[in-house]
Amino acid sequence: MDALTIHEAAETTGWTPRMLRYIERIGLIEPARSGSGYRMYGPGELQRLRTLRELLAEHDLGLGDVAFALRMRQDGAMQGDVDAWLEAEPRRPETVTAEDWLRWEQEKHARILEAVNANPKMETTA
Amino acid sequence: MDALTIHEAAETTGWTPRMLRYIERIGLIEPARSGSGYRMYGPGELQRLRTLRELLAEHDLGLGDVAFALRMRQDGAMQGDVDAWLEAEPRRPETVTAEDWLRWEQEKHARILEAVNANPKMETTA
DNA sequence: GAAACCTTGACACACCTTTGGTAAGGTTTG
DNA sequence: CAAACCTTACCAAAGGTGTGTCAAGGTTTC
Repeated sequence: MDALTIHEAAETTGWTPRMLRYIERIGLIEPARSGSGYRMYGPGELQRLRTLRELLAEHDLGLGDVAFALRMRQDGAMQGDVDAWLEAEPRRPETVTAEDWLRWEQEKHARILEAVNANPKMETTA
Repeated sequence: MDALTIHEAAETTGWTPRMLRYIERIGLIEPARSGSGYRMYGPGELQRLRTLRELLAEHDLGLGDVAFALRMRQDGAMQGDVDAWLEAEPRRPETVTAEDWLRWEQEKHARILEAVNANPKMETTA
């Protein structure tokens, strides 16, 4: 079988066992558990741990930042409220209709897609 | 004219002058300045300051969280990288095509619109 | 059954964030 | 021109984050 224990996973990903437990606690990567409670890191988790390090380094983020982004994604109401508040900021055409706004939001995805394609890290846990 | 000084703005929004300067420093609300450098808070800023307090209280957020969300919105590359990393998490149909992903992302906007409509706070700085 | 793992929980420490206060100096206004 | 504002720049304290280490105890394996 191809699942590593916490020390082995730490070894191959550059984290410490301590940090792997911390990363789990804040909800970012939750490995499966063996019958007796041992954490089992599969290839998917290992890959995610490595890309997580790249992500943090590349944009100077903290684990808490990524955890917050995750929380936003999981709480649609919060996501909506935060987006609505931020939306009101930039100088944009005066009266913004809901349609304008939705179109503007959707255009964002072209930008995201572009960023993702320029960045062939997206492995989607084979 | 209808622009308040920092103490007056603090008074009517429930923040302290100290916090208004802090909120400005982290990039959330940057009032205009008078010729001699005094901060001038207009009706738009006052409204945003009030809704900001609601936003934080409602979802138990910190100012840093909102500042991070703003940073994501302004840095498309970072937004894309973070989204791509988070995207790989949930158990979703195996091989995800770019089209699947884009469709799934766009459906998110239905949820956001819903949240916004259920929440008539969106004044978009008249 | 002993060695070498794993678990959770606690204490600890360095750093950053958030918030207040205060000081030295410019501006506005009665 | 003095009172009452404003500005920036510090010092400080309370709390949160990221990380290490240790202890008490369960599991695996030889």
